[in-house]
Amino acid sequence: MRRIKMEDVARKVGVSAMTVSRALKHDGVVSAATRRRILQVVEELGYVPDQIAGSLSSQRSGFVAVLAPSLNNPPLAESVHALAESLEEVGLQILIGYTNYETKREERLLTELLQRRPEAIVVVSDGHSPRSRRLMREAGIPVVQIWDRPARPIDNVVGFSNEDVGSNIVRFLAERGYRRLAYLGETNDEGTRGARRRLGFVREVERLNLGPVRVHDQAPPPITMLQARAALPRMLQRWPDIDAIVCVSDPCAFGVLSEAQAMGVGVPSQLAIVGFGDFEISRCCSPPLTTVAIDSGRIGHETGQLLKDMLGRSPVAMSKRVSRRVAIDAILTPRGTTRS
Amino acid sequence: MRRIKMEDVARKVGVSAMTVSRALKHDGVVSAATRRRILQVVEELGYVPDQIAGSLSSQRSGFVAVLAPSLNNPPLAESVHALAESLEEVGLQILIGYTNYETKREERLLTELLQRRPEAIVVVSDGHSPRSRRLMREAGIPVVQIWDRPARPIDNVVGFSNEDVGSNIVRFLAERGYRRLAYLGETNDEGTRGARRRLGFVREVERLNLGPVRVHDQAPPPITMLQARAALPRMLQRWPDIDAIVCVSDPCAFGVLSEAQAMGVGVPSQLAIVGFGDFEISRCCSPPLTTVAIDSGRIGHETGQLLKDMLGRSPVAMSKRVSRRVAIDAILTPRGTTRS
DNA sequence: CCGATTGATGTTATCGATAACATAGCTTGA
DNA sequence: TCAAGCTATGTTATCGATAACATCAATCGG
Repeated sequence: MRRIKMEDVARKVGVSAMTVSRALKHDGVVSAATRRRILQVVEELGYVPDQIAGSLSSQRSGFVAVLAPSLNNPPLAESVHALAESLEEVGLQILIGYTNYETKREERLLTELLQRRPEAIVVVSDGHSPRSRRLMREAGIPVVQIWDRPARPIDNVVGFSNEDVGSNIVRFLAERGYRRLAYLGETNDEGTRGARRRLGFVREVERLNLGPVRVHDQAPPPITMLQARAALPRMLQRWPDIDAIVCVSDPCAFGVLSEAQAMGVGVPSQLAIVGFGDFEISRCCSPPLTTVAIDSGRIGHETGQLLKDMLGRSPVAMSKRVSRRVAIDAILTPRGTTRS
Repeated sequence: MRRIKMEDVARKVGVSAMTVSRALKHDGVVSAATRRRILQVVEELGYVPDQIAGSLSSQRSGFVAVLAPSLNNPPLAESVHALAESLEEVGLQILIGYTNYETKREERLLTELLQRRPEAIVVVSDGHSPRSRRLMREAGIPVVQIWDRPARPIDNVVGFSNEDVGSNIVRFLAERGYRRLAYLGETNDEGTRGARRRLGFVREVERLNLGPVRVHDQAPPPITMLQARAALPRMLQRWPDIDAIVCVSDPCAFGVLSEAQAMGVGVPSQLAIVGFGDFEISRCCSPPLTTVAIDSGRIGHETGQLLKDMLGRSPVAMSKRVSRRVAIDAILTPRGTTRS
């Protein structure tokens, strides 16, 4: 039993395949009566259009490629979800590649995804190899880096400066009288967003002359709650006098908080803890975590809107196109793990 | 500047396009020397094969469609991630659709995804409309339902019985002397997995004669930690004498735990709490949550393996193919929120 | 009342790769 | 020594839709 194709529908209705094609896209100029008959026959025969053939012919894949380290991170997952919903309105689908924070993998995924002829690339802005950057730049399609605001963007950006986030947290703590700060993050040499927050931390500690830079890299990203728990005793051993720990993420901060409570270290009386991401847990735990809130849904929506604008209009030559930057707020949100 | 195609490469090397095609797939029989020259020219010209054309010709899309409520749920995200990694080995990519727990959306997504001619469908086994079931059955490709073990499966299954999970928790609590149990879950009439755990709960409470059935449906899925916090006082007001709450998920259970601690309700002395999913939080909080551990990575891997088996072999007629069931363990894991 | 315009539909060529078959040169073994 | 088989490559047809152009009838305005 051969698969039904457009021509089968056309024959049964008594029109040409082209008319069926037009009836199935909403833009086609087909008489109401004809369209009705066509849709009915489509239903009867259970016809499913072959978008692969359609894409080849129209030279539009209907895909947007998304590169993310993983979607095990709820805020990231939410951005992608929101992006998918936004793009759905114009019939674009998402093709996800998981980089696992490895630039080598990102390269490989990129070459694979590009074979699908995506109409745009959205990439969570962790480190990119020169080759990846070249691939993206030469792909001839819009690129959007999200969740950071890189100094030398490839094309469009929807995000905030992770480095500034790191610095701002230090200033925030300094203003509240904390003096001996430490950073708990991930081992990584490939330029993740966490690494840039760490950089901001280090720079600001140095700028404010807050003494030695204390950075503890516990494990490769993402740091789990339990890894963070394990880190606290080691950090206290290395630097017994620290009065604040800046964590790479909320789960990490929650791990530190749990361990501190287990060890009888008072939070925030003896130790301040700051997280990042405004994960659900940060509002719900006790005391609630001081953190940095990012509107992850908005990142997805803005990215979707930006792409719809760029892909919708008449084909503007890439060379003439203007890259856009959408600033997303990163709001330092004092809660219970820092004193006022 | 036209995009480079296979024939451009072929011309430059001085062979036919077919030889280039063969050189680019590892299976082709091409002399080592020719292949080397071809790969070099491919690199020089920056040729990127067009998989859309390839798929149309070979009638193999290289896609597996995945339908999930959302990936904001880390265990689900992990299953999908593991599935993607498993399928990557054979060059299959994943096409995700987010149903948001709405069967109507699932239907729509299904019709859209089927136009991409996926080679298989993986679906998180929440409720499916009759139309969805028909679409899947008639698609002529393997279907895998995951994260549950439905009574009337569509085709293959990789999962565990959510209903049994609900029942087992009740028995577990009853054995430990708990008598007045309540269930905290989601408002839903479309047959989610959570609803089936609730069903198992209800059946077992009735079977064991544990008195009135206490079910509190707080909000549409997924229940957030804060919604769960808000639920506890209401539940205690409705049923002041309950001694255990079975929660639809770990985040939900964590919310209840937090609120109980805030209200001064002793856990597990006055109130037992059971979660589901073995989320990271359940190990890290204090006391750690009694929960049901699911090996979500394994679900992804097993699904990948199953699909590789089915898609790899010579084309077996769908009618002759045997549906498979892979059982995944759901391990009730006693921790600190229930007494022994 | 007729040329111009509009609306609905048909025809043909094409998108870029690959399946299937064809071929030419080379080896091999009885 | 030659038929049979093998290796490496070429040729042709095809996958299923859609863009672009063509056509034909109905409508309309002066």
